[in-house]
Amino acid sequence: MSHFGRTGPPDITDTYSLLVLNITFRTTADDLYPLFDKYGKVVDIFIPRDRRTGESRGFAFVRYKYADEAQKAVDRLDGRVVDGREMAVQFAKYGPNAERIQQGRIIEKVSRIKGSSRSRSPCRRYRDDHYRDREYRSRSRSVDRYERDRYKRRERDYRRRSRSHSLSPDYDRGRGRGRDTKHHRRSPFDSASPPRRSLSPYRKESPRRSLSPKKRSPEKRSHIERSPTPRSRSPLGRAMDSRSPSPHADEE
DNA sequence: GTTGAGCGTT
Repeated sequence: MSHFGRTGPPDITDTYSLLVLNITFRTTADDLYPLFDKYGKVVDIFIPRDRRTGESRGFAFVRYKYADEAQKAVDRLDGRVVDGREMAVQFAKYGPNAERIQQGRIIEKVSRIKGSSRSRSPCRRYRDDHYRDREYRSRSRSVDRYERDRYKRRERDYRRRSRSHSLSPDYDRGRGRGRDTKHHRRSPFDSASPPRRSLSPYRKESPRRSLSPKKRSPEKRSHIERSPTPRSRSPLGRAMDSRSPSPHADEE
């Protein structure tokens, strides 16, 4: 996605990946490109996003073609304030497939040997949450907070997704926004250029019209609500629809 | 609209 219009990793054979942390959730590859490109040949910029919500996770990967340029970028851009936050630039420790890399360069190809790719926990980000209760209970406080925070985020995402059956409206909306980058691109990385800041009046309005429920004055509303049907106030009282469980509510 | 430790995609 965050490539030159292509999908998937382009060529990580002789590239040096930098891990950019502490960037804002609105920062895109287009924002980072001009900064990193000044210090060397940037091959690719990838910002991991949430698969459910599509939002940025707050960090990015910048691939350089040469190590010296990557090192220079780390030295110059580490601590640089972008969008109000200090981003931390450092060499990546792991590759796309959890391979061990040195100075951003992959020195160990993904070995299919079982036991070899032990490294960190497998799929710890996608593990289910049913068995985590007893797990995090035995954790220390610091870790507990750490785990809880992570779960809080995931819970939020999962909850929104669990509401829908198959097609979530928000998911469709997120994708629709990303596909809007067909008019023009300002950088080789046309990844996701959402008009976050320069929001022109061309913004699409939501299906829900600006219908304020409190638009009507209390008097009018009372009047309308009181006589939706002329026969509602029949002297018998029983003639009313069975929607009024409490007859005294009419007196108010 | 929010959040803030961390290591990545067709």
